[in-house]
Amino acid sequence: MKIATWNVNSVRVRWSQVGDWLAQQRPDVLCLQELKCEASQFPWEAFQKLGYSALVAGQKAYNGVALLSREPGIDEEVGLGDFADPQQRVIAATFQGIRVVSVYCPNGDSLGSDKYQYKLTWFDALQRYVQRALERYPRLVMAGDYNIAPHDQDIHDPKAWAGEVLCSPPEREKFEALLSLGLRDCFRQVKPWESEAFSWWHYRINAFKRNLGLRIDHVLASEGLIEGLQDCQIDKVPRGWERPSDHAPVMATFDL
DNA sequence: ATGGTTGATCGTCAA
Repeated sequence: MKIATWNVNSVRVRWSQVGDWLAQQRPDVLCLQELKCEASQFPWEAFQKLGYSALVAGQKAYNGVALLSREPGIDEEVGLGDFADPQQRVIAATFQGIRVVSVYCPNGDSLGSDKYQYKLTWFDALQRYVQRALERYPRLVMAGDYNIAPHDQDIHDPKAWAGEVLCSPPEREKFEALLSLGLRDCFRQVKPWESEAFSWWHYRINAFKRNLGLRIDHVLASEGLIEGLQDCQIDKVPRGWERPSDHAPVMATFDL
């Protein structure tokens, strides 16, 4: 089973690229983030033509998450349950007995900002959500844009980035807390020592060509699934396409 | 040099 994630930065701009990538890679489930549109504007037909069903949590202009899948999902749930959030950042459903969650975690803007505080509070709600979800769904994959580079290894220039948003100690503690619930970072599980492996590059300063990036998009899997993990790859190719998303897709392959 | 890019929406906000 292949489960992938991609922050597409507007699904209305990127639907054709997503379609091309789906046709090439044929993941069983693709978690999308930053749709930047309402469900009524979602390009359902483009994915339907490729044999993919969609579950969509959209909103006007910002955020928005979805699950594309070869087989329809069941038991769809939108949001974090006990945390009322007007921003659409979480959608979950079950595929072939695997609970899959697509997450778009807050960016945080800068340390000390209101958005940074919201990010930390939001991660506390995500922590409670995952704790509950694992009780009900021990076979769980949560994939998306976490907006956190977990270790210095995940940053092109750790000294320049030290203490900045996306890698500040409080953010990293929130990420580690999620792992402490029994989730593993699939990429690090497969490639513990690989450096210079990034999933996001700024549009400015020729960041992609110079590989000035961060690894902030992650596929996390519950412990029961890890023994079946075969591979996890960041596909940099779509980031080099014309008018790309600033994020690359990440895909984990499980032998289940 | 407080610059630089992209997207939603149409004056800024968000990333």
